Amino acid sequence: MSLARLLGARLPPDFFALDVLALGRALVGQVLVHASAEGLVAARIVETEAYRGPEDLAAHSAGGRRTRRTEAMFGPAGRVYMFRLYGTSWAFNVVAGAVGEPLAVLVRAVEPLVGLELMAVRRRREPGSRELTNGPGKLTAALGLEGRHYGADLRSDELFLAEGAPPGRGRLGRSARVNVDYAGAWAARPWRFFERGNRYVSVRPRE
DNA sequence: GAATAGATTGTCT
DNA sequence: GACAATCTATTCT
Repeated sequence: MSLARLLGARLPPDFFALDVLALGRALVGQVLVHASAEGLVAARIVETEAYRGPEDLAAHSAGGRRTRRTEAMFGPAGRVYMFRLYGTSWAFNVVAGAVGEPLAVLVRAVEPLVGLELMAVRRRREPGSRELTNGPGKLTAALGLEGRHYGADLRSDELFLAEGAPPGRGRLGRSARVNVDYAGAWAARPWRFFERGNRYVSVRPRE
């Protein structure tokens, strides 16, 4: 079976021209593909969070904060925003909105599809373990995503999104975002999207 | 499965 | 110098 057949068609550029909340929802079920020198890996997105600066106080771009770190959030939709978490992990985000709007969708969990052995080596876990990709820092390690992907175009041959299978009827869940308590009332907004019942979803959601 | 403590480093104030 | 959109191991139920 060809790779294209296995993964589905590549998502078209206009897929990213959605409001950041709609994009957060639409990304659940899509497939992220990374072809690196180490090998090819692909995984289905099962959990996301939308961040909507400048008004969203949970976003790094809150208040329009534009620094070396947040610059990619202000770029065109369909680019990558990478940032470092607590020193040791990377987080992967899909930029949304028009140039100048600091919007992004954080990918919090994925379900491994291709390259389980490589992911297992990178994560030092068993190939069948949910620990492979059930968190934002874990999935970037498993997929080989790092700082060098900052600002990357998601239509490249190395890193792109392919059409996957959306959650079945009634299986798309929403909840508050994780670990953004510092954001006051914004922390309570149901801007986290996930596939109900999927074992790779990270922190157990409270719907 | 759930709760907890400790690790760890680039970025910004 | 403080903080952070977390991870890991450990210690319970």
